[in-house]
Formats: sequence, structure tokens, C-alpha cells
Amino acid sequence: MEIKAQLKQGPLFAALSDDQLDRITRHAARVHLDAGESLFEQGEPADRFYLVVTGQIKLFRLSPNGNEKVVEIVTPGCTFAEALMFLQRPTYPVGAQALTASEVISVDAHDFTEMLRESTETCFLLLGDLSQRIRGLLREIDELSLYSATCRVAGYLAEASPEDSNEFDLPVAKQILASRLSVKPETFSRIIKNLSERGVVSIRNSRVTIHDRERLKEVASICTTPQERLQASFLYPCPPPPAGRG
Amino acid sequence: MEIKAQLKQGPLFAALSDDQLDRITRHAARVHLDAGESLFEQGEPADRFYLVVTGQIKLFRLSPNGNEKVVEIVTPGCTFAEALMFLQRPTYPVGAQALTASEVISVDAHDFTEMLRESTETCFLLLGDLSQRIRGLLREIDELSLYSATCRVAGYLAEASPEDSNEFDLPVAKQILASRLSVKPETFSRIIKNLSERGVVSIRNSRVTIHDRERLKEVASICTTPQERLQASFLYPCPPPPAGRG
DNA sequence: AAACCACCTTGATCAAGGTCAAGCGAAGCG
DNA sequence: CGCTTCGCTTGACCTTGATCAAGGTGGTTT
Repeated sequence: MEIKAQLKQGPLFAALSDDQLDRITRHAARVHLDAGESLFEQGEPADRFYLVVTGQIKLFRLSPNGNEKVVEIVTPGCTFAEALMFLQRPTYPVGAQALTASEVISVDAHDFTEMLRESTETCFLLLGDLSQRIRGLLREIDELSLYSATCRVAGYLAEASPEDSNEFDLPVAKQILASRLSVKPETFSRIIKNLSERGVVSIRNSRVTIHDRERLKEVASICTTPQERLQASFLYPCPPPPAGRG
Repeated sequence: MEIKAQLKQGPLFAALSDDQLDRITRHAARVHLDAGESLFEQGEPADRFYLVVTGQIKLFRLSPNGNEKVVEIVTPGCTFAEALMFLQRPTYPVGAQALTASEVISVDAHDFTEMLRESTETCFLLLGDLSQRIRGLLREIDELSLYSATCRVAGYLAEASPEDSNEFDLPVAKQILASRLSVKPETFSRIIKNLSERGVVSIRNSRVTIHDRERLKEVASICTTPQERLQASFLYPCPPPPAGRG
């Protein structure tokens, strides 16, 4: 079975025995998605969860008046919607839509819980997985409420750049990234421009170059402290240009 | 054992067998906190988790420059920090401080996981618990990024008010509530004032009276739609005051 | 190559809400 | 009983970032 081999690539499944995998794959299916195609909608009843094999899936929430906030961009090896299995009458709390042509494996929640019921070992794996997810969400909450848009963008760039190189590509379109960071595309653009003008980074199309990593991290951690340091509104390109250095 | 009986009041422990409870209580302890006393700090290594017996505990995150965001206000029957057990080298992602004199039971994480290891039933309980927590956090994230401050406050009031009565007391000081809703105390005050002037609610000290529940829910769901409907900035006390009713 | 398209950038404007400072009322204390 | 303190409210002002409306730019199609 091809599916079993592919499942093993997800950390959540890697440690499973052959027998366990058999039980899960009983009603599992491979699903192909074209770019832009929707996998499920927010609010839909949920009896399956997913592992991404190739491509990118965006998870997003919609507000009553049609605004959209990208909650996560899911990449190969990741599972999503697995937290729902343990709720009574679960519905997807987010919508899922492919950003690029993608392949996912759809796992039956019932099969999975039946398997789980016989392995506390695997339960622990899943508990660890959910714990980390909670940690991530908590972090996102305080980024939203404690940090400014500029800091979030700078923080993202600092995290997304590989340790050993000063160049990398943005993994998705800027507007998607912007939504992920809870910033409007226009504002995202302006923040980047501002960082460029200060010589911290430069971005050409999706190619990012970090010029001053220290500075970038500094900007990312200044949080929301207002005009104390760095009155860095994008309205004021720089502080009163003290001595044109660069 | 008094502690065992008290533990049973938490939903997470209610279904446990006597034997299971014995194992958990082995290194459990009752802890008393005075108002304002801290239980643990953000970043501290975590090897215990807690059940609130009486009082109120606030969980909060701090930003590098000392700003504080209340993440949750925990009340009797609730457990907290239980998600950490499954991480390697866990540290508390939040700080915990008593708002009023409180009593909590401190449970040893190791004892608990040992007990868990022999009961998938209980694992499932915990998985359900974490799932719900994730759901709550997701909801909070889109409230922060998709809804305005006014909507969050209105939404809170709509949720906090009992179904069968139009009056209730705010459970905590307004400034704490404000932080919980990610709003500054001044802004909170102004939003309340604005809702009052429109005859939706009134608040005298901590006593809330809902005058127009429909309207309140409507305000709560308008999210962030800007000047379309309800140009309800608190700067403009009302739309052109149509007929002073109040 | 021209035309179209999606995506991104830029500028002008504006509103939401944060900040600072002052005033106010009720509870605790000498 | 007056004094302080603390929490809340109010006012004036200012910053952040959203909105609206044009332009660019690059890639794909014909």
C-alpha cells in the first residue's frame, strides 16, 4: 500500500506499528487538490482529518462579513484537524483550501480513535502534538495583542530565514502571508519598504535578503513600545535623518 | 483524604476510579494563595499542574517591555497548565497570579502521566479537554484579528449574562476584564459609556443591566465592518441623536 | 509583441484605539 | 475625620494601520 508509506512521513504516524497503520488506512484515501480548490469549509461536520503529502494548504477563518484570516499554512508532513476527533459532533473550526496543487491523505477519525484506544503510547504522541499546538496558538495570541504589525513581520522574517543563509524565498504569495500575520497587504508592503529603507532586509519579488540580522531581531522584539525607541511609523521613513549613513 | 474529594469536583478527575485518584494524590498538595500572590511565573520549569478549588486565578503573558495580557481567568472546577505534561522540558507559557484569596490543588505531572499510561479512557478525556482548549484559542485569535474592540466587549457581555436574567455582576475588576479582551482600561470605559448612551446596557460599579439583548448581540456580530453600518466610534456618542429616550 | 491578468506597490485620507494627564468616588488607615 | 490610595472615568491628542483609488510589474495567452 502506497498510502501506508506516505503516512509514515508524518511525525504523528512515523512511530506506528504496521498493524496500527493497517487499521488507519482501512478507510483512508488519497485526495488530489488543484490550486484554489477547497478541501472543506468552516462549520462543516468533521469526521476525517488530513496529512499533507505535497503542496500547501491554507487554513482560514471567516468573519460574518466575509473577512478572512489565514490561521495556518500547512506544508508536507503536517497533519491538521486531528484535534477534532475528541469532540462530540465536531465541525471544522476553519476552512481549508489548496494554495498550490496538492496531495493529501484523508484519514477516518473513527478508525484512528479505535486504534488509539489500544495504545496509550500513541495517545501520548497525540497529546504532545496538541500541547504544542496550544503553545503555538498562545504565542500567536500574544503576538496579536502585545506586538505591533511591524514586529510581527520582522519576527516572521527572522524566523523564516534559515540559520546558515541570508537569502530565502517567501513560501507563499505576500497577500497570504499578510493575512497570516494579520496585516493588510498594503500595510505589509509598506512595512517591508520601511525595513528596506533602513537597510535591514531587501525583498525582490519573493526573494528575501537579510542585511542585518541583529537589527531585524531587535525590531521584532521591540513589540509595541510606542514612541520610546524607534518611532518607526511607516509614515516617517526614518527618524530625522541624523547623518546619511547608507 | 480531603484532597481526593476536592479533585472529584473537576471534570477532568470526576470519572476517575478510586485507585487512580490515589495515585494522583500521592504527591498532590493543597495550596493557599492570598489575593495578589503569584503561583508561578511565565518561563518557570513546569512539573505540576493545578485545579482551582476556590477563588480566581489570572493567567497572563508578559511582553519584553512589561506589558501584560490576561489570557484566561480561571475559576473553581477548572484545571490549568495540564497541557504541559507532554512536552519535553516544559516551562509555563503563562504566569499565574491569584486575583482573590484562592485555594488550588497542585498535582504532580509525573504521577498523573503514570496513571494515564494505564487508561486510554482517561487519555481520551484529556484529549477532549485539550481539543476544546484549542477551539477556544482559535476563537480568540479570530476575535482579535477580525473583530473590533467594541464587538469584543459587546460579545463578552452577551456571553457573560445569564439566559434568564438581565442583570449580573462582572466577575473581576474592569481593568482585568479589559486586558482579557485585549483593550486598554480607558477604551473599555469608553465603549461601555457608548453602549450605555445607546441604551443597550448600563453598568453601575460592577452591576451590569442588559436593556436590549438583541441590539447587544447585533453589535457583537458586526465585527469590524467599518463605516458601513453603525459608524459607532466612541468619538461620536451616537448617530445624530434621533429622539433622546433616556 | 500586444493584451490581459493577478499581484504588488504607492499615495492620500481617515478612523480606531492607545497614551498621557487630570479628576473623581469609594474604601482603607492613621 | 481627613488623608491617601486605588480603580475608574473623562478629555485632548497622537499613532497605527485600514481603506480607497490609482499605478506598476511580471507572467501568461494569443
